[in-house]
Amino acid sequence: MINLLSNLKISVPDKIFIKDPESSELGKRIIEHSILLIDEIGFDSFTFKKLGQKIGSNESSIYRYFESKHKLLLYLTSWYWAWVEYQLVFATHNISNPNDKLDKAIEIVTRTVKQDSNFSHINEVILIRIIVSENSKSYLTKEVDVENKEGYFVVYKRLIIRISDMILSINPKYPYALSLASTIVESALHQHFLKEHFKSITNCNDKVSPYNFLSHLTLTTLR
Amino acid sequence: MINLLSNLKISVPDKIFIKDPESSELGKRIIEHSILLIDEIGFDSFTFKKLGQKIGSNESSIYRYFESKHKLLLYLTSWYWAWVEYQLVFATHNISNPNDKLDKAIEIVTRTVKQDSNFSHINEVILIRIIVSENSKSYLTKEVDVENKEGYFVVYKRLIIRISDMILSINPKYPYALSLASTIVESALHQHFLKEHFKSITNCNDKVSPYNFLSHLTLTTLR
DNA sequence: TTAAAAGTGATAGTAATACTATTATATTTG
DNA sequence: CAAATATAATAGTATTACTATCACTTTTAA
Repeated sequence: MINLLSNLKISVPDKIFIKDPESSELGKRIIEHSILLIDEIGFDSFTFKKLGQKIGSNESSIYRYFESKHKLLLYLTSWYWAWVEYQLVFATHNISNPNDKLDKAIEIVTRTVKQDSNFSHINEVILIRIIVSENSKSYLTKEVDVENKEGYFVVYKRLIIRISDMILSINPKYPYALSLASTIVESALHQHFLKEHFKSITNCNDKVSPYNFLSHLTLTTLR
Repeated sequence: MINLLSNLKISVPDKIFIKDPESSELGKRIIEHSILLIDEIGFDSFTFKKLGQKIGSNESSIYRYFESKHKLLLYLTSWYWAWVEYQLVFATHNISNPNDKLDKAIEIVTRTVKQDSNFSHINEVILIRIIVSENSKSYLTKEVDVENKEGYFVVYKRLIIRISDMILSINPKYPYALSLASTIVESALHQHFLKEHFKSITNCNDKVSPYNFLSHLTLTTLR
C-alpha cells in the first residue's frame, strides 16, 4: 500500500483553494506545517502569521493559496476524508461477505494510524488528531449551506453514503442506513475525543477501542 | 410542569460566571439576548460589543458577569444540560420497566421543543438550536482538560452517566454502556444538524425523527 | 534569448476583536 | 444619610484577519 499511495494524488474539491498547494514546494510546506501548528496550538489560536513564521515565509504568500484559515481547514478535512475513502474502497472491494465488508469499513473509519508513511509532507498520525478535535468546526458555521452548495463537503458525504450502501446490502429493509452510517463516523471521532479528555463517559481506553464498540453496535443492530 | 419549573432554579457550576446572571435584571437580559444573538449571527461572529448594543448596555458591564464569550457559552450549555437532566429525572423516576425508562430518556434527549414557556427570560426553542450547532465548541478547545478539572462539564457528564445506568439496568453485562450513552446524546444533536443542513446523509426528516432512529438502535442492541 | 508572466517576500495599512483600566454616576443597603 | 455596589462611558492595547502595493526572482513561451 505504501508504494501505491505514494503515486496517488488525493483529490480535494478545487474551489477550496486559490492555488493548489500540491503544485509547489511552498504549498506543500503550508500543508505540512499547518497540520503541525494546528495540533500544537489548536485551530482557534492558529493564524497565517504564525504559520508564516514557522515555515520562514510570509503571511501574504499563504493568502495566495487559501483565502482564509477556514478554507485551509476545509482542505485538511477534505483531504483526510478522501484518504479514508480511498483506504476503505481499497480494503473492502474484494470482500464478498457483506458483514465482513461493513466490519472492515468500520475498522477503517475508527482506527488511528500508528505511523505515517505515504505522503511525504502529510503526517497522518497528527492529521487524525486534529480531525478529532477540529473536523466539526469545518461545518458548524453560519455559512454551511452556501459552502455545501459549493461542494466543499462532497468527499465526507460520499464516504457516509458508501457506508450506508454497505449497511443496506446486509439488510435492505433497515430504515436508518444513512443515519447509522453518519453516526458511526461521528461517534468514532467523538469516542476518540472522550478517551483522551472525558474518560468517565466512555468505555474506550487502551484495551477497548471505538472499533470494538461500533462494530458490536452495528452488527447487533443489523442482525 | 410549567408551574413547577417556573419556581425552580436550574443550577450551573458557579465557577463559570463572575457574577450570577440570575441575580439581576441586567444578568437576565444578557442571557436572554445572548441566546437570540448567537442564534442570529452564530457564535463565531458573536461579541460582547454587539450584545451590549442589542440590550442597550455596555460591553464592560457584560464583562462583569462573564470573563469571555467562551464562558458565556459554557453557561448556556451547562444550563441546557441541567434543564434536560431535570426533565429526564422528572419524567423517568416513576417508570419501573427499564426498557420504558430508557426509551423515555431517549425521547427527552432527542426531542426539540415546540414552544418555550418555563423560564421567562430563556427561550428554550432557540436555545436547542444553538446547542445543536455550538455545543461541541464548548469542549473542542485546547483548554478542555483544565476546564474539565474546574468542573465546567459536570452537568453534561452526569447526564451521560444517568443514561448509562439505565442501559446497565436493562443489560448489566453490556460492555459499552457509557459509550452508547454518549453516542445517543451526541448523535441526537448531530442528526438534528444533518436534517437541517446535510439531508443526503440522514434518514431523519419531518416524519422520521432522531428519536425513532436512536430508540430503535438502542433497543435492538440491548435486546 | 529575451520579454512577459507568475511566484514570492516585505512592508504598510485597516477595521474589528477581545479584552483591561479608569472614572463618573446611579442605585441599593445598613 | 453614608457607604457599598452596580452600571455606563470612554479610552486604550495587542492581536487578528485580512487587503494592497511594490520589488525581486524564477519560470515559461515566442
